[in-house]
Amino acid sequence: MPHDGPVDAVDARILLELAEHPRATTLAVADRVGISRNTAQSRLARLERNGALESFEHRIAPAALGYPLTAFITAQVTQRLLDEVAAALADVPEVLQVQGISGPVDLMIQVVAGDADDLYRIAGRILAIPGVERTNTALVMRQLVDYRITPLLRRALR
Amino acid sequence: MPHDGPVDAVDARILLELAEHPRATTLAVADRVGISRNTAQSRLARLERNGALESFEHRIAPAALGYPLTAFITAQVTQRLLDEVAAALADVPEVLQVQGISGPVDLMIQVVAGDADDLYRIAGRILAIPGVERTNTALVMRQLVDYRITPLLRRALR
DNA sequence: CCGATAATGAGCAATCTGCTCAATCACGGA
DNA sequence: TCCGTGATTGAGCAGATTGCTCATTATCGG
Repeated sequence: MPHDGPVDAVDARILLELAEHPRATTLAVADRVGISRNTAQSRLARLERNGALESFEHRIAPAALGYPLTAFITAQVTQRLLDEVAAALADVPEVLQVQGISGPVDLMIQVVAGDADDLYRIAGRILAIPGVERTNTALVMRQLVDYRITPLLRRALR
Repeated sequence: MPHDGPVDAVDARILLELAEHPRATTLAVADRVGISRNTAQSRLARLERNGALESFEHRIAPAALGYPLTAFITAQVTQRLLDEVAAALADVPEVLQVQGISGPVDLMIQVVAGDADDLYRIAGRILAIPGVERTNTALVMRQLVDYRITPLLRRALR
């Protein structure tokens, strides 16, 4: 059972409104939620201060940049060299995100590539990083559920 | 070698500007890139039409909602039931994203949870979905490289 | 019952947006 | 070389939004 976060029901409604209508102005959100503009403004400011809302970010589709392929590369690394490996991974432009995970595999690396050869090259480059012992590449074939946060927000309203 | 996407160098500079300064106005972007406001406006409109730029979205931190834990759950499913499984996963609020991947495991499921017990419960719920044969949960311990797109944009400038 | 905090309504200057229009520029085909 | 299409530019304008301040009112806990 998730403990209450620092957001209350009103905050959740604000966030839900923003999640569903990203271009909505502060005024529109205030109207929709049923609070005054000033309240909406101060709450939004607080949410940003808290880090709950990362102002707005512009999500850019890698496919539009010429990288239609996405893959998860898991890697086993020499634990002692974890930070060095992370730094080396950060130098690979096609690496979008790296997470340290529990279990037999140490790293979850999200990469994009222009085509299969490109992906093979990138996987090779990662494997060549000192400290990387083994890698395993899983190509993303299909988005079955697109990234979303609204179900969590809806639940916070109850 | 990635083939050229539908974005040219100017588009890339616009996107880079937006990625680095998400709150920048159209005017500010135009100035920074060195193009007129009209050009910036029409290019931005085109990028949105193309789907390269998803207008703006508000990224909300699950941790602020009371879900500090993130995990990757991989699952093997009965291939024939893939769509049904996906639909069932979409009904789980804590499931943020589901991708069909190549390899011995069929699904990559990103979930968030309030605590370890919560995660255990969610994993159980997923395993109980008809068609899900096996699951494996990997807890995200640390963000080593935060999601980013700027390196790809910088490369597109050359 | 009182006090601190939050919410509200009002107002204001500055800015941004969406849109239109006409002129100029760049580039490839005839 | 000339022409035409599409992109770019500068200008302008009405309307909306933003960030901010102020005073007043509500709300909730001690």
